Amino acid sequence: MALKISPETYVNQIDNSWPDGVKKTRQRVEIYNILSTAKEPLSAAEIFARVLENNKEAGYAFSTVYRSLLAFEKAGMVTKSVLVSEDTAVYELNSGKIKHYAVCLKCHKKISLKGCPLSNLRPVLSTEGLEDFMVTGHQIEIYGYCKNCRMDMV
Amino acid sequence: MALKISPETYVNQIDNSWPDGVKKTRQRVEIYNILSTAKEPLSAAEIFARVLENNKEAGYAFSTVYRSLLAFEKAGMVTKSVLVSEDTAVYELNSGKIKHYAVCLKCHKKISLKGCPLSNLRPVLSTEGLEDFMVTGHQIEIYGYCKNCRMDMV
DNA sequence: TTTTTAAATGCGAATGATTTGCAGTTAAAT
DNA sequence: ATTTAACTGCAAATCATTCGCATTTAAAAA
Repeated sequence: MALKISPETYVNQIDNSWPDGVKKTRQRVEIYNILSTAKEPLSAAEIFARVLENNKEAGYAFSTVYRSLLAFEKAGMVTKSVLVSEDTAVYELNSGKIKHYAVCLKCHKKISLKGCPLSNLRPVLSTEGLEDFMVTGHQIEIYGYCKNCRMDMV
Repeated sequence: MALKISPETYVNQIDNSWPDGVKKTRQRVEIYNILSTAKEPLSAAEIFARVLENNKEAGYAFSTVYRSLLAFEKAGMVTKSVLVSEDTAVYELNSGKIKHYAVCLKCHKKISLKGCPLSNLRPVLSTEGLEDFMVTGHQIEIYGYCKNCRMDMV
């Protein structure tokens, strides 16, 4: 059962990881909290849906979600990625850890891979033409069908 | 200097790799040829631009490019992928070989990786929760800045 | 070769995700 | 408390991609 935490408490909890230069607004704090409790990377639409649940009457703009995510991303607080098997971008808190997923093509469930199969990038980059390429990131995605969906397929 | 080859010759050249069940039209042959001479995977827009160069007056629909690519993809003739660093899908002939790229975030140049760093997928899939996951494919993308763009950055 | 027919095309309109312009708030610096 | 740059809501604009439908065409059948 989930604890009830006041907005003020939330704000305090995230004080440490909130980057300078990003204005801390009610909307952004809420988006941050949604991301921090998410078990999967979320799309802007999924985030907005959760926002609306908490703001049944208050006005709230979809564009604010996008703009906040962009601000978070620029500040290095959030990672955006586009999975092959989906047509929307997903966002997750940049924990510096998990980054890669196995994605079910049917139910779209995302299972995070423990660790990174490319942790030793050097050998990969020995490819000719890549000698002077400055690597800033990489993504690995494995797709197929999860246990449940395999069963559904009969 | 490029050789001049008649359309008829083109058609003959690709007779072997053209899959059954895919009607061979002037438009599709042209798209196929564009893909087969491309050095990078191309977006639908890039393909369409090249089509227009060859068809300065003849009518040609953007949607035909999409529909042809979809038909090719279904027939296993073409591979579609969405790169993290781009917002459009790119297509390439399914040679059964190269599939992974290093992408420059600035000029969008794509450098194909020789071989696949995940050729031994098994160890990766030992992740808990993935035991019963049926893998049908994967994608690896490395991004950063290519030699030229690094220089431009001063 | 002519006929037949399912599949492909052109065209424009529809969709869905994401972005943007602008006028009205608001966080946070003074 | 005042000021101001940054943020928000809202609606309209974009951009990639898909779809409906009437017309055309490749290729199967006669």
